Amino acid sequence: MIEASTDGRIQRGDATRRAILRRAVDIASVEGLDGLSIGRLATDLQVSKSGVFAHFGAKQELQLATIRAARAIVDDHVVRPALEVAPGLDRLRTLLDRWLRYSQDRVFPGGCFFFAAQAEFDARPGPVRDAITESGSQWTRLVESCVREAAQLGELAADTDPAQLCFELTAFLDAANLFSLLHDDPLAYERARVAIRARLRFPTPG
Amino acid sequence: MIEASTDGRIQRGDATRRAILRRAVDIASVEGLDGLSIGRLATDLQVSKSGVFAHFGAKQELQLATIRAARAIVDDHVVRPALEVAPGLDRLRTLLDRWLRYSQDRVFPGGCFFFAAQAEFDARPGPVRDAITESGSQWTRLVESCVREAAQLGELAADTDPAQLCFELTAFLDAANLFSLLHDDPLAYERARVAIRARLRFPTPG
DNA sequence: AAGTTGTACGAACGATCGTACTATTACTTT
DNA sequence: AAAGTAATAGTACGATCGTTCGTACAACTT
Repeated sequence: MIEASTDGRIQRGDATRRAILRRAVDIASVEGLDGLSIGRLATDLQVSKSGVFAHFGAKQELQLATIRAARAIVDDHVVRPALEVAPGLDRLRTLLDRWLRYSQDRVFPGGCFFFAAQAEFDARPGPVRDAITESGSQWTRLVESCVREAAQLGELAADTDPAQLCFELTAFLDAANLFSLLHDDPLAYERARVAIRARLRFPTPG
Repeated sequence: MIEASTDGRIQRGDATRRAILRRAVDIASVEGLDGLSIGRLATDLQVSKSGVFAHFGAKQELQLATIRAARAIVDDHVVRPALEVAPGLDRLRTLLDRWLRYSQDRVFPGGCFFFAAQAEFDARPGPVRDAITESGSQWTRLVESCVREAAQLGELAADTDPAQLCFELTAFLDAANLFSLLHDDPLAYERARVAIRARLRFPTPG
């Protein structure tokens, strides 16, 4: 249990921290987690640079906190709504559709935060990369488990390879996110939906 | 016709420029085109910062030249070999396979240069972004034209939508590139190959 | 009321960034 | 041999980076 603090100082600090992180995730989704700078953050929020810095103690801590803040937002928009649907094909479809809407609605101005972060750190070592890959692994496991449940319920072909299908489905998501951003073309999301629909249609003879 | 210069100064300058750009594409594939810095480049190559700078006159010109250099490398490894194969399914398969090998062989240490660059600039305006999106468009057109040729030759299902299939195929490529980098797992390339094979198999009844 | 704690500020640090100017050196042209 | 040109080096600039430090002030504890 986390008790709500009655200490006005801490409440004020938390509010500031939230404001910083809300701005941080938006900046990072566009400029990258490395492009995110403390001075820029301070200027945007009209506070002092040292004030921002004091909340995290180090640039890397700011980056890690930004990742955690982004995760909370994705959980709100994508994961939790899907988990409210009964396991099976419905949940899987909801999960994928929620992700596409989360990306398309530009919850982050730079599209999916984690796609940007993954692409930025995919070839660099360090704790920031580790935090990003861990988030990626959890997302993959979630999608794969939804596929597996749907298959076990007989809502997908019996010979379905969950890991393979998961790879293909998430490939469509990321491709739609990237293409729509690069070419400012929402048609990419329609392409992803078409591809997903075809891939999740139970193969009927004839 | 471009005449080979006999001016030793210019030849030396060209050699230096090539060395700079070869290092630049490698750095940029890992750290990003923005992470690429003139000072870092000079230190790595053991030349003066102003010497590097003089070759380009501005950071942005260095970035644009780096993009052109990367294109030449991709053309060598992927595009040209595929265009040597007769149009149709063979050419399409060659193109996709060459791309997967180019990514997997880490021709650039950070995987596909253009995937990294696209993800970095997909939400930022400017000439660098424009150059990257243009390269992306040309790649898409190439893949799509190969699909279209294969379809017209009757090597793909008659109801094939070239743009849609192109979207799905390139989605598999990018996903393999990203996943293999993030999790240091070559299995991603196998998944992409499986997905591509299934997608390019002419649907036979039964 | 006195003392403690937590937030935020302002100034300054060394490092690095991109860029601008001025040699210096090597080669070509006349 | 002299003049000219191109590549590279050297130095310095203003800006920004992450970080440190001392301080002011508000809020809580005793």
